[in-house]
Amino acid sequence: MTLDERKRAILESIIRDYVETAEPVGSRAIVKKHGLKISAATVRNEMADLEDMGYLEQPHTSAGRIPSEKGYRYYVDCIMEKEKPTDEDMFILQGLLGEHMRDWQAVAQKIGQFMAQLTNYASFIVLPAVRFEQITSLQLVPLNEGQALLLMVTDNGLVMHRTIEIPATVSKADLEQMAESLTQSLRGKTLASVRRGELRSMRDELKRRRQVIDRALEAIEQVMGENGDDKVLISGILNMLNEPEFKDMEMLKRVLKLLEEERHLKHLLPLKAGQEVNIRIGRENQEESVRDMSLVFTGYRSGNEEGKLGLIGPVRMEYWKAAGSLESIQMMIEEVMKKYFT
Amino acid sequence: MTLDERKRAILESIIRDYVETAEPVGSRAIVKKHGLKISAATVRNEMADLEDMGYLEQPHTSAGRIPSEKGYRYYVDCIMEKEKPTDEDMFILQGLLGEHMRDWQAVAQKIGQFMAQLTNYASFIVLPAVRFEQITSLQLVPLNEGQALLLMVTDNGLVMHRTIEIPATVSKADLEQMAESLTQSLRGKTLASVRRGELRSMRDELKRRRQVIDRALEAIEQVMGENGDDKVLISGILNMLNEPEFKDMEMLKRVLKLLEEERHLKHLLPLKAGQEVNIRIGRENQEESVRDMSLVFTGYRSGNEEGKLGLIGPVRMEYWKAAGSLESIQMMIEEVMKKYFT
DNA sequence: ATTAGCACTCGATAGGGGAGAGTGCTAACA
DNA sequence: TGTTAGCACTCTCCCCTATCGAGTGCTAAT
Repeated sequence: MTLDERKRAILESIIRDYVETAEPVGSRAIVKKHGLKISAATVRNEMADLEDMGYLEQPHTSAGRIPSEKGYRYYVDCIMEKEKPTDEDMFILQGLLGEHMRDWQAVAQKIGQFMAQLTNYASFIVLPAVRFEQITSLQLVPLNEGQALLLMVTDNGLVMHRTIEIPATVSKADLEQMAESLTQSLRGKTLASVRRGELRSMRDELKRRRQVIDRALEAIEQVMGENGDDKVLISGILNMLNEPEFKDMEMLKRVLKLLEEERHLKHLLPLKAGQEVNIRIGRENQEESVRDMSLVFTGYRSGNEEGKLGLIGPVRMEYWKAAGSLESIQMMIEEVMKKYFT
Repeated sequence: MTLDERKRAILESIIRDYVETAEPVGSRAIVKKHGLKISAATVRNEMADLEDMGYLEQPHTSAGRIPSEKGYRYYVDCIMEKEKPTDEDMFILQGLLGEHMRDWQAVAQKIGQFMAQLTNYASFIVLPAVRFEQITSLQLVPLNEGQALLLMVTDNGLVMHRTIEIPATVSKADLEQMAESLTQSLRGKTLASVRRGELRSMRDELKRRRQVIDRALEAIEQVMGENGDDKVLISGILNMLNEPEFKDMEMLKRVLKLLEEERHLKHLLPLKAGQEVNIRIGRENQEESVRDMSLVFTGYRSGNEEGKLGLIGPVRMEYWKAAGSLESIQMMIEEVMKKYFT
C-alpha cells in the first residue's frame, strides 16, 4: 500500500497540524500553512481519496479531516523521521546523571522524570527484576534487644533489607557468625535459584540458632518475593491533564487508575521488547483500558540486565518527537547502566 | 457566639446535606429529610438569620443555602462529633499492619493508603527527619573492581546506602578494617551532630587509606543531606477526581501540582503539630494554592520520633469522618511506631 | 489534471421562552 | 410573640430556534 508523493505530503501536513491543534484540519488551512503549490480544491480531492483508503476520517460531514489510527500507522511506518532532542536537552540530561546517585533505581527515576518533562507525556521505566542477580554479601546487624537487621547486597549494588525478630539472648558475635554461614551458603547464587526447597535443606545444615536462621530465611524469601517482579517507575502523569482528550473526566480516571496500579502496565508490553522503538497506536493495544491511547516504547539492555522504557500519551501524539527522544535516551541509559552493573 | 438549639440543628442539617450532595439545600428539603417538627417557613426564617450571622451563604437569590467557611468552622468547633471508623475497618487496618514489613517507611505508606481509601480524600504522612537518629553500624561491602557499597544502619533500623569508587587495589580485609574504624568513630552519634568539621578531623585521624575514607565520608555527608529533611508520603490523589469541585481542570491542576512537589506540603502545616486533630478550612490556610481546600491533620509521636499525618480534601468535606478516622489512626500509628523504634 | 465557483451540510453560538425550585414577605393563627 | 400558610417574585436550567461560518463535494471551465 504505497501513496504517491503528494498524498504523503498532505497526510503528513494533516497529522502535524492535527497533533498540534487537536482540531480537524481543512483543505484551505493545509495549503496556507504549508505553502503547497496546489489549490485547496485539489487538496480536497486528495483528502477524499485518503479518506476512502482509510487514512483519514471526518468527525462529521462538514468538518475538516483528522487522521485515523491507520493514518497514524502509515505515517509512523513510512513517512516519519524521528526527531532527536536538541543537544542542549541531552546536555542537561547528562548533567543530571553526572550527579552521584544512591543507586540504579534513583538514576532510572531521574531519567524517567526527564523523559516526561522533555516530551510532555507520561513516561515509564520497567526495571529489570532482581532475580538474575547474585548475592554478594549477607549481614546481620543487631538493632536492639530482640531485633536485628538482615542485609543482602547483590553483585550490582542492590541493597535489600528487613528487620527480623531474634531471641534477646543472641550476641553480636553469634549474629556475625550466622551471617557468615549464610553468606557462605548463598554467595554467588542468583535469587531465582534460591528456592524454598534449597532454603529448607540449608536450615537443617545450620541447626544451631535455629530460630534466628529460620527468621532470616523467611525474610530472605520475602525479600526475594518482593523483588522478584519487575518494578515500574512512572513519571509525569500530570502531563496528561494538558491534553484536551482528557477534558472528560471518565477517561482521565481510567488512565490514572491504570497508571496507579503500576503492575498492570507491564502487561501492556510484549514480554520481550526489542531494541528498536515500538509504537502501539490506540486500538492496536491489547489492553482494554489503553485502547484510546498510544504507547511508544523500547527495550534496553546491558549485560544480563534488561528492561523497558517508554512513553504513554494520547493517540494524537507527537510520535516523531517521542520516538526520537526515546531512542536517544535508550542509548544514554545503556551507557549509564554500564557504570552501575559492571 | 452561641446559637440556640434549633439553629444548630438546622446548620448541621444543611452541612450534612450539602456535604453529601454538593448542591444548595432548600428549606423544604431540610424539613423533609430530617423530619423536623417545624415548618419550612420557620426554617426559612432561621436560615435568613444564620445567613445574617455569616454561617450560610446563597449562591444566588433563589437557590438554597450552602454553608460558609465560618459555618463549617462553627460546626467543627461546636457541633461536630467525630465519627470513628467502624470496628471492621480498624480490623482490616490491623490486618494490614500485621504483615511483616520492610521498614517504618513501608508501614507508613500502607497506613497512608488505608487512610485515603477509608475517607476518600488524599492523605499525607510526614515522616520524622532522620537527623535525630543514631548510627549503629557502618559497613563497606566490596562490589566489584573499583566499587564498594557504603552501608549505614541507624538504631531504628533505617538503612542508607550508596556506592562509592575505591582504588582497585584495596582488599576486602582493608575495607572491613576501615569500616570498623569509621563505625568506632561514628557510633552513637546522631546524624545531625556529624557535621563537616567533625568529619574532617576524623579523616586526619584515619590517615591510612585516605582515598577510600574520603569517598566514604563524602558519601556519608550526602546521605545525611538526603535524609536530613522530613519525608512526605502522599496517597489517594486520585480521590480528588471524584469531588465535583474539581470538575474544573485548572483547580485540579493546581492541587495536583502542589501535591506532586511533596516538599511544599510541609509548609502548609504548622511547625509543630499538637496531638489533637487540627482542622484548617479553606481560607484559613496560609498557602495560596490550598485556599479552597481543607486540611485535617494531627501530629504523632513516640519517644524521640515525631511526625504529622492528615487528609486533604475539598472545603465541602466530611469533617466528622475525617477527624474521627484521623484520631483512630493516630493512635494506631503510635502503637506501631513503638514496635519499630524501641 | 487542476482549479474556481457555488450550493449545501452541520456544528457552534446566542437569544428567547417556559418550567421548577426556592426564597422573602405578608397576613392569619395559636 | 412565635409559627405557619399562601403567594408573588427571582433566578437557574434546559430546550428550542435562528443564525453564522467553516468546510465540503460537485460541476464546469481552464
